[in-house]
Amino acid sequence: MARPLSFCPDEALDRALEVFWRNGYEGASLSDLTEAMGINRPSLYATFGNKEALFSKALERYTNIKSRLFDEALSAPTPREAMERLLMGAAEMMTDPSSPVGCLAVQGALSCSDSAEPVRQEMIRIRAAYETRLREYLETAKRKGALPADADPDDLARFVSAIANGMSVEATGGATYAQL
Amino acid sequence: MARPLSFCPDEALDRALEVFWRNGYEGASLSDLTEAMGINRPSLYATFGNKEALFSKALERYTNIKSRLFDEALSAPTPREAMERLLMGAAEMMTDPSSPVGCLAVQGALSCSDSAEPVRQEMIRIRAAYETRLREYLETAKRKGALPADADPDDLARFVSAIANGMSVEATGGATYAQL
DNA sequence: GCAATAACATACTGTTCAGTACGATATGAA
DNA sequence: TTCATATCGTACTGAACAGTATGTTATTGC
Repeated sequence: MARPLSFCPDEALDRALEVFWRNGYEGASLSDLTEAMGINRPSLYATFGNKEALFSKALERYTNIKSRLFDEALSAPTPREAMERLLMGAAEMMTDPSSPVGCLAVQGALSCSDSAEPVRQEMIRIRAAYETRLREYLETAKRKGALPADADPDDLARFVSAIANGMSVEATGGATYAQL
Repeated sequence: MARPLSFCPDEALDRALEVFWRNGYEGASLSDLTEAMGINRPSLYATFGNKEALFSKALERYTNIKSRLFDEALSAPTPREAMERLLMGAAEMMTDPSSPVGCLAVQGALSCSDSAEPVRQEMIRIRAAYETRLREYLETAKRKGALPADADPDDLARFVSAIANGMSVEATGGATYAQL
């Protein structure tokens, strides 16, 4: 064999995630990324491909964490409690001092130059997936009778989703956990 | 006298506003701007200063429009109706096909590179100003007895504000007026 | 028509961007 | 110890960025 990697790819990915989270996809330059990751450009390209691939991998890591939040929240006894847990958990996550404020799925690339359009579309897809998961949960709850007959799971999911996204925007303005 | 301006500054500013609205501050390049405005760089610099000053002027134009929405909504007979009008008006504005989706105060610079930090702070300030206006309206309403005694104007303002901001994020995902 | 003046277009500045070529360096196997 | 191999650091590439110097063109007053 030959010279081994002088850094831990997963750890470096976490650092990259943090930079993308704070500055967004376009706002994070390769210099910012390599500095935070503690590696240099050729290492980054050899290990992760390119900037967009690095973002994808960081995003995947992020969504895995978020999925656990969903699992926990949606296991609550009632839909009411599930939504409360979800929003409380989101508030906690968004104001956690050990990570950037807000939600990567919102901060990543809400608006951007034309060249970053694929990334923006990916973020839209991610947000839609969360909303779908929420809707499916509420549809199941309705079938089980845990939700009033006149409740619209589609509208409810969009409402909760909008609140969560709004919280992300509020968080960038310095809102605290209690305020959220 | 001498050669007159070959373009209408206000009209050019509207075009610039549209580009900033759609692509954000950093996502809008000078080439994008001058092309949309129908003028060239020296004219832009002579008339508006620089990119940041142009953005400020466009933002001012935008907030003037939005202020009218507030005036209309907050003149409703009850706080309940005022909030409804405000959110409905926002939904209409955000999905208006004649302008970019969402809200400039959210899309402009939610996350960005360090060099655009002043612009990001300005957006935070704008959003906070709207929230303050909402809070003051609700405080007055509470004093007049139009709101329950246990209602917290501060929390309510933040809640409505978060919903509006969340709607802006949803709008970028292609949500329709009815859905919002 | 002529001169003065101000907006016009072209083409440039230095800087930063994402991405890469290439030689130096460190490791494991023989 | 030496060779093969893969990572590392430096320094580069062309393109795009915001901003500007400079000369040309159009308009007004005389």
